[in-house]
Amino acid sequence: MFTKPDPALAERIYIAVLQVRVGAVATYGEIAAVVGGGIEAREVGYALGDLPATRQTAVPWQRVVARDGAISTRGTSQRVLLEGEGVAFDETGRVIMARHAWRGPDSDWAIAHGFHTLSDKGERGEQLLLL
DNA sequence: CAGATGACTCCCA
DNA sequence: CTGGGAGCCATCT
Repeated sequence: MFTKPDPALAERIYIAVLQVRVGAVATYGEIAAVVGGGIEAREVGYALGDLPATRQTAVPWQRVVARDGAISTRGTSQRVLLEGEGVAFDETGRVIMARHAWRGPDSDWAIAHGFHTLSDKGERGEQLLLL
């Protein structure tokens, strides 16, 4: 499924995004994995696209980027916001993921709120260890 | 009612 | 490294 998620699911997605700390960036797929429920990266993208303007300052949507660190949103403000948080970009305009990759939500928090951790699914676990 | 259209990712040329 | 197509579906012209 990769359509506009229902309100309840979108809410979980926003909550997951809130776990990404300043200076780190998560991918759409990682957020989808943390939220669980079999959702895919695109649903995360749609949910963020639906984020009301009134909540854009409360939800750090700018910390969610494409798998390769590229920013595919329409506006160019995302990069500016990230740079303001100390996130570095390479010559091709992509976030240096090796340096800013999100490590996933706090394990205790995830368990307490019914979310998954990135290591749960074994996604990118090996790469993260290289940090 | 048919066709276009996505804040994605993977795979192959 | 860049480019295009598939996957898969609710919504909006």
